[in-house]
Amino acid sequence: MTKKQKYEFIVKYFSEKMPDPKTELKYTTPYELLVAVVLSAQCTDKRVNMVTPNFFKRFPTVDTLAEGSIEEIFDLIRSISYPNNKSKHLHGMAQMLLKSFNGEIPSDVDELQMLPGVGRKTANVIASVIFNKPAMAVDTHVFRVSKRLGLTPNAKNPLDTERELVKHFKEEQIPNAHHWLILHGRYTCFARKPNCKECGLTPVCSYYLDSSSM
DNA sequence: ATCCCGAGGG
DNA sequence: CCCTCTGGAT
Repeated sequence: MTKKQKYEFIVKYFSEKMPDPKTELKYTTPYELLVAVVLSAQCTDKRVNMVTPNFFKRFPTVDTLAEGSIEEIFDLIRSISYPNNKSKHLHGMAQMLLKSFNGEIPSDVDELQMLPGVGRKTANVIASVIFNKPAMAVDTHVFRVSKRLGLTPNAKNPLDTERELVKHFKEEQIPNAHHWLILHGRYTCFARKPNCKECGLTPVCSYYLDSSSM
């Protein structure tokens, strides 16, 4: 089985199982998604979705957030990971959006990464989900699942993974592929104990094939 | 004890 | 490259 055949098998499988995969973060505007993704670092989407309704009621726009204090932001997100860092990041992010980007969310990955709290992964999510760009966001799930399947056998870090995946998936497949790999990691290919019994990808999965042959 | 849609700083 | 931030679920 060549690498190309492996990618084709996997695309076919996911296309049928998840024809229209989407993020599980709740949002209604680009601003809301940006906030939600920043909050999602090392935190489950479910927990983020527990705090964002109140957060967006209090801070519905970039302008309102920019006027809020770090302390008030902290109080609204205190139940998720790293509230100290994230409240400072969100506050600084709103300031920079007003000052340097006219209050609009930029579509360029490099510009997005200039924002406090926005790294490569978050920037790629916004570029892909909001602006439909072929940006491959690599989080913990994408990194792990890609490696196990054998899509990125030599990747040593998320950036390696991103480059390899972008090279092999067709451009129009990338936004879906991002969500496919995340959702597969979240509901089947668990970090601790992957549920290979319920997985239809075992015929092409390096992790499964290696572990079952011993 | 380990993991969750990471980012920033040294 | 490494470390720190640091809450809640399993």
